[in-house]
Amino acid sequence: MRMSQIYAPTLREVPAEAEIVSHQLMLRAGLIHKVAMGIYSYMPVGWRTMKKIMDIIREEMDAKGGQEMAMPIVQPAEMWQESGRWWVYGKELMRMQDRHDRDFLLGPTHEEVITSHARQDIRSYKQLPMLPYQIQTKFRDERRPRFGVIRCREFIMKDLYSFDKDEAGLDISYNKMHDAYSRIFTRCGLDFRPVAADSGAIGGEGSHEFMALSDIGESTILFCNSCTYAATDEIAAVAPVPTGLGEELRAMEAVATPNCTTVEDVAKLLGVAEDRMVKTLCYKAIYEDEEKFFVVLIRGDRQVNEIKLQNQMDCLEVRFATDEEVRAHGMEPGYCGPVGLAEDIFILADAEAPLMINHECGDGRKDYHLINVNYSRKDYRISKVADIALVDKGAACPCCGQPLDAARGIEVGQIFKLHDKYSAKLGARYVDEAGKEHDMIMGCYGIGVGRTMAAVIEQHHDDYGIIWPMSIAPYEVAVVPVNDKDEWLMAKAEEVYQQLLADEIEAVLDDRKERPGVKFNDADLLGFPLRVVMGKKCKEEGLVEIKIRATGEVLEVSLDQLYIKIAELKTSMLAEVNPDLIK
RNA sequence: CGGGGUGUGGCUCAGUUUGGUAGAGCGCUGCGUUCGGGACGCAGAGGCCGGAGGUUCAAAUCCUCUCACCCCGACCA
Repeated sequence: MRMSQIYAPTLREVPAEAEIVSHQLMLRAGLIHKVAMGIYSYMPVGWRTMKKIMDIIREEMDAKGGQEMAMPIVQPAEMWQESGRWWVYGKELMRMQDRHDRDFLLGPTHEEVITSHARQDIRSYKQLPMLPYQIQTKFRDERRPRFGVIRCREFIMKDLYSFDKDEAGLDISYNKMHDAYSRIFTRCGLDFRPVAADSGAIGGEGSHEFMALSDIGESTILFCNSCTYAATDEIAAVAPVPTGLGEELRAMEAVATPNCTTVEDVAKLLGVAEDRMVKTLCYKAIYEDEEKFFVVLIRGDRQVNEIKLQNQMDCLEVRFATDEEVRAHGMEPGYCGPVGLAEDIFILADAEAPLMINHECGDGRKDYHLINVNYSRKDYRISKVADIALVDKGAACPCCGQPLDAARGIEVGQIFKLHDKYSAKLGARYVDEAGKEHDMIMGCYGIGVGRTMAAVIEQHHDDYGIIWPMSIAPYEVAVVPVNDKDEWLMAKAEEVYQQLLADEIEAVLDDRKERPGVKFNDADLLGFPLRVVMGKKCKEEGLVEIKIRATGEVLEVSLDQLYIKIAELKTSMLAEVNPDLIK
């Protein structure tokens, strides 16, 4: 490709809408254009990188027995009604009607479609396992799209679905995908970590997220440097550290705490440490057709993890109860406590709370709190004990007890064990060796392709622009003749360019009538891994420069050696991200 | 969905308080001088100021309504 013709509208200034580096650079380098909120076009240069990422994904999926197919973006409502998600997916599901007023939707994911195919086409255990996948556009009507292509409404996702006979088969498929994902993100040059994750709206038990480490990431992950434990903050387990152990149980008493409605206020007034307090929070658990009031007990200095709450209550969503709802259950907002609560109120306690000795808590009455409260003495009742706390950096690792470390991550992929969640609802069954019918056991596995590209930029850039890994660079080499008035030099550059193409090197020739600085800056912005600079020395001594974008290193080579050197560099730079050579 | 903010040439923004014939820089076109890290000069093109109503002799500017986009939060891949 010639730079004079390339469709890459580079910008000198940063568009006002872009907040994070990858978004800014993608816009400045002309890789994407925004069409509407959260909806983007991939421009030719950006699309080259997208295609390279998709090709890597295809190779690794195919290597594990995956079979590529293509499912429709527009899907009929009926199959979503069968799975039940038509009613629970919420506003993110883009619904629409055709001319006959029939309900359709834009696919945010494809479990329903693939499962409905499987129930027709897969009858026998002999056909299993089956691993169909596609790379295709998804639509999720996000509340707040942001960060450019990282959190957008229309996006390209690779989604593979595994169908197995049984749990053992699912484990094998799941592990295959875990391995494939590690290889894919390695080949893309990402610094990433697989972490245990919540399975969210898609459902099922058992899930890992693949996190590209980055400070702008929207997820927090916790990991142990002493063992292999790693999880998102949504599910990371908290080892209980009760306080007051060994103390004698003291008599419970009420103390006046006027106008103290927060843990902080009460701690200050009574001179009690926050970790000696139990806070009582009132929630509503929201189910498909009802709401349930419940109470949460947790150590005063801890935060509640609402994802864990949802999982414990097995509900769609939780929300704070309103002041009226709290009063309706006999408590004063700001002074809630578990002692003497009505029998019909569900009390969910964090694992730590019932172990604490002589703790403080709300009295239930306005302007009073209780001190020296003890569950071990049956001062109050608990319906269920579970880990519902939010983990912080430094908390004890649930595996080995060492302090956990925290980092931010961009979720570039997630793998789920779905078990029979969809096959049971949609009736996808097969017949086993004994002629007996079973539900197929499923898994689903997604990669955000655009998000992967943005994450790579987020990890590989400098003040001048993008630094593409060789494996996914839109072009591998830029040939830059320094003086466009020198006909000999321009002809020589053309010759070099043609030879590189003949050697199957993806090259661009900067044949523009621009000053060298402009060419250098654009090459840096677009992030070509290698740059061949041809100047005075080329004409006089037959020498050209190869500059390595990532390191800034400059090699001076003769024209004869150029092609060999470029081939060598390409090979070694690909080796840097080759999973077979790294370990 | 709550809170805040912004809409003026392709991009970044000034002008709005205090109404009076639409500006700058970058980019774009042409000519010339330059030519190893975003050059300079000269000459140009390009905007009914997001949209609709209203007030006024007069509206980018004031009022009302609307739309779009951005940020923070609640939520989700």
